[in-house]
Amino acid sequence: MARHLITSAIPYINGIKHLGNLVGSQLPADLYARYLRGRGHEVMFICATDEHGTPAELAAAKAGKPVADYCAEMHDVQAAIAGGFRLSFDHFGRSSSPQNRALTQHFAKALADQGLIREVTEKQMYSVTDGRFLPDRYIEGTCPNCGFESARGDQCDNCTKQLDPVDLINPRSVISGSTDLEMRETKHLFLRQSAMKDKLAAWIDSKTDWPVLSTSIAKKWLFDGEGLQDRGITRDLSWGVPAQFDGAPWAGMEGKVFYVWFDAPIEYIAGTQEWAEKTGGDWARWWRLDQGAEDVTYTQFMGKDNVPFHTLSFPSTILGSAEPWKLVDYIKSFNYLNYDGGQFSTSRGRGVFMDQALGILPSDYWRWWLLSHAPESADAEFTWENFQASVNKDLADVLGNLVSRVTKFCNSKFGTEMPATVVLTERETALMAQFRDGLAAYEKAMDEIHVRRAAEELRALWVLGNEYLQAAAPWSVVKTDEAAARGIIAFALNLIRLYAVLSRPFIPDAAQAIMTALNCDDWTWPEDLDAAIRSLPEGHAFAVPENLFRKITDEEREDWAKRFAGRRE
RNA sequence: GGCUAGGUAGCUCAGCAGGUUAGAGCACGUGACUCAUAAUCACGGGGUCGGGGGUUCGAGUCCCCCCCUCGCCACCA
Repeated sequence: MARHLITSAIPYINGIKHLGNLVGSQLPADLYARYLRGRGHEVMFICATDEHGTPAELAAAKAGKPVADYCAEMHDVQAAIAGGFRLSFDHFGRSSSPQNRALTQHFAKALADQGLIREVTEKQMYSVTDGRFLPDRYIEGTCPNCGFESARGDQCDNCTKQLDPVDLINPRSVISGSTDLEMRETKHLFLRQSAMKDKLAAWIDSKTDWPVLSTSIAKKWLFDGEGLQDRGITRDLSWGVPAQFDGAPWAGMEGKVFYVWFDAPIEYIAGTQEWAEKTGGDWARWWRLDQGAEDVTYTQFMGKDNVPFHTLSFPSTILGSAEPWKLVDYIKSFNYLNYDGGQFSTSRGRGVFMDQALGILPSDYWRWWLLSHAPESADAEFTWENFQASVNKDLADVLGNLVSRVTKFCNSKFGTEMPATVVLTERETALMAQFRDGLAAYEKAMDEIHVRRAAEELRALWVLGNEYLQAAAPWSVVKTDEAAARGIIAFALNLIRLYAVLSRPFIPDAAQAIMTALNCDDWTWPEDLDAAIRSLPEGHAFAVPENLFRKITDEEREDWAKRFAGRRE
């Protein structure tokens, strides 16, 4: 039994995330956590909401609520939806927690002690009307290059030219529309990532088994142009972790907070502390190499937009602190999921959002499609046709129908109890050999976190059940040799129990439904397949379950395609 | 513009230390079966592996050029 620490990139607080966000981190992280638990490992799975920053303040203002209240509410909303998708976090924390405040300030102090913090005075656009400094992309104006009137301060969406806010003609605040803007000087703290460059490069180079997506992005940031740049870790905002050091003021940093990218990943640790406080558990044995974490394997999941922070910035924080913190062992990153020929768009309400998804179909349907199409090697695309085909074929026809035909056949011929003791004849022995190979392939894919391949291998195991039943043909055998037919069904019922155990990481509710119907609660992973296939003894009572999955009709598909094409309701 | 990743059957994707007739699922066709959610199982048709050049006994797989998509480019997170 090994110990696995798993974290999912923490979703931002301002609103409900879409399916692309879900499949990019939380869902595959959950798959892996469930799999490792299933195999008997000790798992700590942490996620949280990322609550600081300008967008949170603006969203709260728009909602007419104090930002702390807004975040608390949205956290509960996101937690409820995560529960709806059966995301099995050990703790779903908040980056605004007292634990994270203390720990973020602690890291800042540790980094300062190591000489890795420097002050930088920079100029930034200030909106007098809004009373706040504006990030570049919160400034709009006419593009000096192409004349596009809604060019953003960092880049023109029309001609894609990179801009500086001062280049814009007639600049205005995106927030208020105000043109009362001026350049002001402001002092910020920078993390000297550049000083960590060689150490980070050597570390990344040692990670030869990481997805290319993880390493290529990291290397680009490390070596592109002048190489890894120092990065500001403070902002002129009121909502955030005060830019102090272990609670002591830092001269000149009054009224400033740490920048979200700095405090958000620290929440992985602080979230574990929150968990410890809640449960009385020991967080340090997961995170402190001097307090029991040396045998922990730490895996992070994230979308590609988060890779630089997790491969460079957060490791700079960890390594730079010179304290014995656990560093990540494996970074699993994902590309984007597109929606029907374009992008998912939060602002335009394009695509399916997590709450809407649960409103039209149970979580297993989404989990299965998203995981079996996870954007691992390239961007993937969600289409309703594809979704309908996968759900109907894989879930309803292959797995659901298998469970249905076996339990119903047994009920009609032998009643609702196990009709025999499992005996392996030639046919079953051959099937078991195939199953063993398939199971090994499934486990290998899961161990390597090859999500799509794992789904493929799992499905192949389901198909074996249909192949077996079709060849054994108990509906024919029963007419001449009832004992043999009973044996076939007993074997098939036990096979179905195995499917529940093996499928649980992907489709936990359906797995539970199978187990409930089989009147069984033995989720032991089939390390010993010969014993596992005999788990349900002769005479064991079971129930015929409702159909596990229903099919998606063409009418529904068309209706949904129309409904989610634009404008979120 | 620079950089990343990709462009393989109608669709979604595997394959890539270069090596027998390029694979899977879906869709399509034929057959089998009739226990089951008009489900299942078997067999089959279908690809000049984006284009062009090169290296090699041999290239989807390596090199060069071009075309096309997606994304990133550090003050969004």
